[in-house]
Amino acid sequence: MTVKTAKATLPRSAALRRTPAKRSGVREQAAQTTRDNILRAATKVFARYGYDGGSVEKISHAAKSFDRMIYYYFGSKEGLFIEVLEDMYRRMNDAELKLTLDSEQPVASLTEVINFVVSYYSRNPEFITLLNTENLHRGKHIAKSERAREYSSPAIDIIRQILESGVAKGLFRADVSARNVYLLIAATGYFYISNRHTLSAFLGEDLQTPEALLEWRGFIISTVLRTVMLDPLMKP
Amino acid sequence: MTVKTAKATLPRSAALRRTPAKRSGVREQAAQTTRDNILRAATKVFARYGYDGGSVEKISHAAKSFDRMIYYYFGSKEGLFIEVLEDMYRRMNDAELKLTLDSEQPVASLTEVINFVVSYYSRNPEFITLLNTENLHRGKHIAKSERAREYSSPAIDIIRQILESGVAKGLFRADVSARNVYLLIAATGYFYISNRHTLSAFLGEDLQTPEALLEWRGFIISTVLRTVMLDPLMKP
Amino acid sequence: MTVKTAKATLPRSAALRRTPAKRSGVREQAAQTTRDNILRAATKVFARYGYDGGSVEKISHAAKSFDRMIYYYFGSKEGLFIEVLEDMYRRMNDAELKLTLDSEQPVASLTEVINFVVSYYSRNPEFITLLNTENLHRGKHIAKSERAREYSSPAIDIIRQILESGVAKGLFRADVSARNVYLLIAATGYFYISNRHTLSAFLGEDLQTPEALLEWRGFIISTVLRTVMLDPLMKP
Amino acid sequence: MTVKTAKATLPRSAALRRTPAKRSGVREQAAQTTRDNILRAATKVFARYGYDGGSVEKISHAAKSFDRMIYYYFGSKEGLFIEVLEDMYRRMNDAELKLTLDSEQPVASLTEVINFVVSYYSRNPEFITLLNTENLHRGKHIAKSERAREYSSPAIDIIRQILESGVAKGLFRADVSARNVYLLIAATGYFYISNRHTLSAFLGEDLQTPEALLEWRGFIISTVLRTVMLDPLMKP
DNA sequence: CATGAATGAGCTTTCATTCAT
DNA sequence: CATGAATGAAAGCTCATTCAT
Repeated sequence: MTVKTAKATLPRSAALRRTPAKRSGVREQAAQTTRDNILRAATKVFARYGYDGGSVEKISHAAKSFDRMIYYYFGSKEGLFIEVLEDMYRRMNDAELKLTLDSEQPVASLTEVINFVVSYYSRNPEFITLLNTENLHRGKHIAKSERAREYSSPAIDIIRQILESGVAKGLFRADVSARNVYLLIAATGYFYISNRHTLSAFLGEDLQTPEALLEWRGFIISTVLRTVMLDPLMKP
Repeated sequence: MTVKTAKATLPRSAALRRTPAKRSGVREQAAQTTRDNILRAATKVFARYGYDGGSVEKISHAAKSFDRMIYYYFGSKEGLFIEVLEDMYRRMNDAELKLTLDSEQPVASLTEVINFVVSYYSRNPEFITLLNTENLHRGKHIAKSERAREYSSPAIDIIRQILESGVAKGLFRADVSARNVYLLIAATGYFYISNRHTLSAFLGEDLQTPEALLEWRGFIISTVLRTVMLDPLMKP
Repeated sequence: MTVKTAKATLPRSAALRRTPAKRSGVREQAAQTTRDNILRAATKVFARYGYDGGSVEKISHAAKSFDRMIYYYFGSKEGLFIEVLEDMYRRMNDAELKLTLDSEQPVASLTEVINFVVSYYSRNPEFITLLNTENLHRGKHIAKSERAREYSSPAIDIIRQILESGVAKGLFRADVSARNVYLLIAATGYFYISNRHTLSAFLGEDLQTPEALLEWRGFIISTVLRTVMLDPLMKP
Repeated sequence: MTVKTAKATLPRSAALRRTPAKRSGVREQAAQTTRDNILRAATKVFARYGYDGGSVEKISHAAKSFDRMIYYYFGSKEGLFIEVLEDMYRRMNDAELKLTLDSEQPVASLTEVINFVVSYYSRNPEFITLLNTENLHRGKHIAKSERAREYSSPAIDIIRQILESGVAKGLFRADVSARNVYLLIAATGYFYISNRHTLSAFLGEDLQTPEALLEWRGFIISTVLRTVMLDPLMKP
């Protein structure tokens, strides 16, 4: 890996090309398509092979483009990876924003949030492998992204509102923080998908069947509710 | 990634050299030391840089040995990685076996198991990055290990005994599986360490301080107990 | 030998780059020159050192280029060797096609064919060492070439026509196959050049002097004519 | 290849170990066996992969011995190859010496010599690939062998006697040299086996079937007899 | 007499990147 | 705007050989 040299050249060229302001003409459209193709391909390749394993050639090939185009649009491999991460966070953000919950029904809302998280993880496993890859690199790439800071996941806020509503209704206990509930949901959903390969070998069962997933989701729901509710017996 | 060049079966020399029967003489001792140094260095390097990022040269340098010796003792980079995984599982296994629990006190025992898991993860973060790396590769390396199958973690059995004892004493509910409790503990402990870098950026707080870790461990304990106990109010 | 690491199918880039359609601009011309230089250098190096002894570095150095360019244009060492073989066959083919024979004079024509073959072998000894190298590898490389199948040497057809003409004129016997005459000529011409080093040591004489070559060529001619003619006394 | 360094060390150690004078005890017997195993394995490996492709490790593995033993007994890879060549020549020599011919029947004797040569080549194809390998190296190894000079193939002498007998009997012409007849027989027999892989692809037929071999042998016999006999019609 | 351990140069190949239109 | 050509460093791995008992 030659990340060190990439660092030196990244600011200049990457800054020049990143996110072209407007795209109207035919050529601009084609260029946008090339860029998008590369970004999509890079997401898949990095998610599948990691940062080091995801070679520029693999990506340009998957995008049916050329190595050179990656440097043209993203400045460097690292610049491309950063945009992949940004894009990944943005998509998660957007999906969370689409959640419409009834604040009058905190239990149902919380269940829905869990369903959403588990379903999002299992449907977007590349979200998980990309995050693992970035954690392997100790978050050094995302630290370079200015845009990433803008995406403050609405999830915790959503959970906070649900919890407050539940407390107000005398359903939830008041001493449980939204942050911990969020981490509990994320951890249980994430771990199950993230470690499915080693766990499958370890437990001797396939964790990816729809039944297994449903069973696990049910367990998460009951765990979260028992953690949060004053009298868990009231609900399930 | 260079996984494609790795051989499916270990070469002759590696097969000959793995776990030599006797080590008595001075030179044999020195050879064992060389082998051990490589294995230890490889564990660190793979945990830090992943499989692809963990180059043979980085490892041999860290082991104060030579590239060539890696092939002499382990046959290939992949062969070395497999032994690193085996060793990692073995150490976790050994640590679990050292747990001595009082079956008369299921709540205390369960708490102790949680303490052990959280503490093991936070003290051995390379365990987590190695597992993540192997999951990125879809478990293909560990699948090639015959030895890995021998290590059936005692953790689930331990938890099963605790749960049975708790049920017998009228403390725990009977409809919670040891497998799910194990996964709950593992997930919450693992996720917190595994994703500490992206989470820290995301939550805007340092998750690695002793206080933060203690707080999270307490939350796990209360969550697990609420999930498992018939009347959680009895305990805390 | 590193044949095992060579890929069965040529990589993408090589397939894309082989025999580019048009070469008009200045840079395209230069690129073609680079490609040609590598091919020519590879022919020499492989002919001199064999497949295993002919290292990529030797070739790129002789071509005044870089190792990397061999992979850029030919995909692999094996891909390059295959093209060397193809090129070698093509050149032999072209040379044979330039032979213009008088079908009214079968004896003279046959003599001319022998002269051509012996002269071609002695002037292109790399043809022989390349073929020996490929036979050492049991023809595995040429078997991968699609183009090689297109070159069906005109030599046997030429000899067949000469034989038929000779038979029609009552000069040649009818029970001698063109294939055997071809093999006889090829064998005697080839062996003399191919084994010149060990034969020289063995026979204690230099086989490469013009006189020795001429003497051997005369012997081949008389042998072939005696094999083919009804009454060999008529000719010499 | 590091032949240059081998050269420097070869004389000393090789001279010390080569052909131990007498072997009587049990240990000496075992040592002799190890030596023979290596020599036999080396013959196969060099014949199959050539000099460069025939690695020391391949040989020691095939001999079920260790790399080190090759240096112990033969000094270097080159020293081993030289002994392989010497052994190969010696075996050919011995086989030729076993030929018992009736000098009263020159035609039958010549036919028998041809049968012997063709049969020897087809039964010992490693003789051919080793010779090709040595010719690729321009005879440089055999030139270093003192012993090789002792083996002056009896074949030419045998043929000379047959020719003289045939001339004396008024069967053979007097202007054909034994050397040329020898080369004619060797060339036709050798080429057919040596180039069988490329020829098979080229001619589109399998040259190794017993029928094809017999047919070719018959053609060689008729060609040689027509070359040698005053009136070839008398015999076949 | 025999051999496991060690060595460094060299192998083929892939890497991320820049050049030059 | 787009891209084929070029580049050198570094990757994983194998080589023949020597060391040290």
